[in-house]
Amino acid sequence: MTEEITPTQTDFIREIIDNDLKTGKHDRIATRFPPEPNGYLHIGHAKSVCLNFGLAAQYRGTCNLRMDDTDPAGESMEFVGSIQNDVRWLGFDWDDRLFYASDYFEKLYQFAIDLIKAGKAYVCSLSADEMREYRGTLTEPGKDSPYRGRSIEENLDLFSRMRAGEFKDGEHVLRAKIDMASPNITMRDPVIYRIKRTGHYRMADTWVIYPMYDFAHCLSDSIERITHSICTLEFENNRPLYDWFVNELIDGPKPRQIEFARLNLSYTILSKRRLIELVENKLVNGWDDPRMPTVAGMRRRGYTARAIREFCSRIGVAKKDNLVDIALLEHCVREDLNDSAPRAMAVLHPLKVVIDNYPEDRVEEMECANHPQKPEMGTRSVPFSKTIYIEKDDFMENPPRKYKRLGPGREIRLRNSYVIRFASMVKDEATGEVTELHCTYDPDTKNAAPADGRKVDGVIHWVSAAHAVPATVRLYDRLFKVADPASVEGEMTDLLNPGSLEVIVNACVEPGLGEVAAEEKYQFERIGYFCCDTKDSAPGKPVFNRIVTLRDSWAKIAGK
RNA sequence: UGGGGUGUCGUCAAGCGGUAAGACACAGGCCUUUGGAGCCUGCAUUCGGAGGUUCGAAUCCUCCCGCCCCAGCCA
Repeated sequence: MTEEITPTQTDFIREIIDNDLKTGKHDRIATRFPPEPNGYLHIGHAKSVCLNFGLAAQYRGTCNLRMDDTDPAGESMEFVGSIQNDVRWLGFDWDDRLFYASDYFEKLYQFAIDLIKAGKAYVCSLSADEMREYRGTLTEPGKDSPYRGRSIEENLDLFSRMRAGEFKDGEHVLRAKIDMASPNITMRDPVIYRIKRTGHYRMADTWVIYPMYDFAHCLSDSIERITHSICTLEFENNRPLYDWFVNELIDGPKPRQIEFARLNLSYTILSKRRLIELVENKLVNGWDDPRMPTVAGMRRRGYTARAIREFCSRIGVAKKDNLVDIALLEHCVREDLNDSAPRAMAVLHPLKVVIDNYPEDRVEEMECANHPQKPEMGTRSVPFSKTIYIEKDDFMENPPRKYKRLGPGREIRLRNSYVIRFASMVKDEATGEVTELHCTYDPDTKNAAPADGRKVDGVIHWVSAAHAVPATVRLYDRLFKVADPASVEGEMTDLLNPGSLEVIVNACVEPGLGEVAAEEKYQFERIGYFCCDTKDSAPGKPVFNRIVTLRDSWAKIAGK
């Protein structure tokens, strides 16, 4: 497992860690993955999960799972559960180190008091609007709050009364006393506590004041004795503040913040705000809708954890803004599935084929390898009879030169079965559409090459008409944006285009697929990879989701 | 016009003064019971630009340019 999840290449973070180990700054490595439980994890989070847990595994250190739940709005136990579930599914284990920032509220409160006593924090009674004005702009310095000079005693009194609930939301805040003229706006007396009467999903109404991210995060890291606190690039401006709190309040070894570039995926929405919007407006069927870029959605869609880990390993870790081609993710999924998915036959758009010289009532059981290169995956038996269905696309009346399938005068192999030769076709008189084919089979070609050495024109899949099981196949694709993700700022409807829509196909599959287990994945020969979606499946009529569809409609729509 | 980052193939990404890895994508070929697969081949005389240092620069210096982040009592 360790080798599997640990990239072999060295990135800048590993260099920092190697150096910290070499110089003796640390003798162990401790990281953490700190999501806020206000939504489901998506592929962007997966990058962070793989990085943090992967680093810990590589250095035989630890990685904590910490809920960064310092803002009660939007947080819930459902999300805590889904996050644990998804991290575990991705293949990582935090042992007994599941923590909550909310469990540190009392400690954090004491740290705030320490800061006040040191004269480094004060209660500010400016309104939000006033505070914004006092903060200055990007190019102009801010000015001191009129409350900046309050005595330590008064601050202590006010802060304890804030906690006691004596004030309304927004009436006061606690601020760090740093430098209102700092060119780094983050350092201009940042708010560290605010009054918020939204009940907390775990702490109920125990607290009415909540610490801000900048205050809580670095101190939570310190409490957990994290050595390397890895976060995304947008927190670079916050690092001086991270260090400021740690230096003011923590003795001994100090955690170090390291930033890396978050993942951007082509045609994919990875903004939590947007995803929440999609779910709340019911534009999708929940966080685990297979069209969603969430871990849960991808899982239901049939992606494997291994493929996602491989993807995260291949994209690398750097500080440059990036836009990774979704084709790489899909490649990783296909690569894993090609290796692991059992093969099965299905026909999405059936074309009836009658084998004229095959006995009327005969049924043969064809032994089919479940995997062409893995005999250990066993075989299955698939019934073959006089009337079969093949995929419409596998026949062309006037095929081009390179078409490797059936056509007039052609001979192809039915996969796992006989070689058949075209005899005649039946057309709908009105539309001219071919509705039925007649062929003849060569009895000597069952799992054997033609004796005379002639080459066939291709290999196609099939199902016996009398034995096939009806199935629902959903061809819908992942949610995606037509435009470059970085530039999409339009209405939500812009995010949903025809490629995102669900297309239901009433297909037929080989009988063995009538009852398939949860989340099983198959390669339907010549059609692609499908995952049985047990959430909507009924026994006897499975529902399959298409797994990788780079070449489907959306790609055309997107102009690829 | 403040501060913090970052610029190497279409997209990620190695490279850390000795003469541009790899992957995806793409193109061509082979194969025809892994076929939305496999195999083979091709794909940066050049590293945002211009100067400079050096026997030698993507790597060091100078200036310039582009892009991203920061003015939530969000994280």
